[in-house]
Amino acid sequence: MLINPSSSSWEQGSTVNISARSDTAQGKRLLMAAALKLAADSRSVTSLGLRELAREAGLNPNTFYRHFRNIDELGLAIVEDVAGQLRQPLRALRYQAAASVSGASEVAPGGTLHFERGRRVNEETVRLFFNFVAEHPAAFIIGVRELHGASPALRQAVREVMQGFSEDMVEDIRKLALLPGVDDDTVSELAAAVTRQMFQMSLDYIEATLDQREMIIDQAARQIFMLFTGAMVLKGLQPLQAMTNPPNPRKSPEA
Amino acid sequence: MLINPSSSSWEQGSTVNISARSDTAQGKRLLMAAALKLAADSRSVTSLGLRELAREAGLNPNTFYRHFRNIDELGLAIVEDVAGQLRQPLRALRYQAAASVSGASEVAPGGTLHFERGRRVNEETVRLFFNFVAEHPAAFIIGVRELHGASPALRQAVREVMQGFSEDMVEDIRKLALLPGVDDDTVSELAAAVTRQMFQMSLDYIEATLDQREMIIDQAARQIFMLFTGAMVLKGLQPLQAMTNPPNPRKSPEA
DNA sequence: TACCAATGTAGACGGTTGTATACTTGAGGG
DNA sequence: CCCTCAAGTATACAACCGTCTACATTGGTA
Repeated sequence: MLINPSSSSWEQGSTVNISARSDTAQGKRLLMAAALKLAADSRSVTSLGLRELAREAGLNPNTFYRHFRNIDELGLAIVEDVAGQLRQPLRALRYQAAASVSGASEVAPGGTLHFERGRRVNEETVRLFFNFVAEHPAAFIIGVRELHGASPALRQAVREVMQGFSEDMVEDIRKLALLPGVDDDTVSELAAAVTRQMFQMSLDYIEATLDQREMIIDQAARQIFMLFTGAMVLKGLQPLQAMTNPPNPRKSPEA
Repeated sequence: MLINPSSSSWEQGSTVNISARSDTAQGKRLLMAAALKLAADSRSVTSLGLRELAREAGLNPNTFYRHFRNIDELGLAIVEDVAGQLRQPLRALRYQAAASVSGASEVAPGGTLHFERGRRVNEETVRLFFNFVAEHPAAFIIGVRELHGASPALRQAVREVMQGFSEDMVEDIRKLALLPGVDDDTVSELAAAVTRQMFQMSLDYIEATLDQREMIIDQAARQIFMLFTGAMVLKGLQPLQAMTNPPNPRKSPEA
């Protein structure tokens, strides 16, 4: 009904459309696309009206029943469809980041190579991720929204999708050797936490202005890097005794 | 309408009621309580029907207009009220945790005192926090839900509340010396991240079974501790060179 | 005592919703 | 060629919704 004041720019541009596979009836696709649009910039999927959907899709209200039983079923179809479209591109981001960094890291072949490489791969991945978010706002908006939404079925579905993303991340972290010496369980735990955090921050990113966005990228990269650093430190316990006495008069060689 | 399979135990027990302040009209309180109940175990606040609210509260539908203009206004009142009830108890948790740990830490006055104390304060705080969550499920359910919900006004309100909690946390971290040597900006950033993460996990905790809950506590405490450890390590840069060459043949004195 | 503002109730309105039943269309296969 | 089935349409109905206007009850207060 009324236009809210925060309608800066992101509400119109839903670049993610429903997959135009030829074996899916067009009415079904139209309804899913309508739901994606309405849910992204107004309410939650569960609260969408059946007739409202049909109106937006330009169809007769009863056409809905030809393809779905509930609105939940519509929501599940959307989540499944969108997740299928996002999964591989999200993996590709990490390899792209790793490639771009390892290409540039030849300038510093010193002792702190692994450390600095990890930091830069991390930051570049975060930057690419948020770029990706900005190109597919609707997908992330409804994903995060339904993750905590009212429908248990949708919650579960989104949770499973995010777990899939997290497992991809675990595999990539191992293949790219971003967390050397950290056991698999801990890596899984970290990936799940990072996935959650990134999805949550993606909403902030979408709503943010251009300069705020740069801050969000920095902040996210820093947090993830702190988390990874902590994990590595707590595995190899060497530096422990160096940090347990913080007011240490003997300064490190940096000073 | 239909009972979802995940209706294990949490849906009935909304221990958080609306503050029974004598200067608030009872109709207003009844409506807020009804909204809290309905929103916690079925839909989002924004999608609540005006008549539905009145029915649940046992009032005439028009009574709503005596106290609120929109449903959003109702939601804002609830968020404000609940936040006011939670703020001080949440702070008290940390001091309670610190007291219980420092009382027990006299047995180990060795060199790794700060480190171990921080770990135990952290874990105890997390445990008390989740206990608190389990006692006030409705508050956290609607908090997290509306944080990503469809209403911009409610999103903003919840965001501000969480920022308040985060600022409390910063102050307590400083007073309890849980992150020695870390600058204020970084502490703020960490507190915001931890607050987000804890709120998000609170929903998992509420829905979890008893043994799953223990796992969630461990996991949350571990993640926060990794984050804090990483922050401290990246400040005092001493242990850096010890971890940048992970496949180091020269073992540290622990082996 | 008379007024007044706050609170709650009663009834009615036009519009929207979900859903059931019945009809039309078009493409494919025997 | 006809039969069938999937996809989409038309109409209708009962229930519910938000909101308007008008009225009743209270407690304080001038």
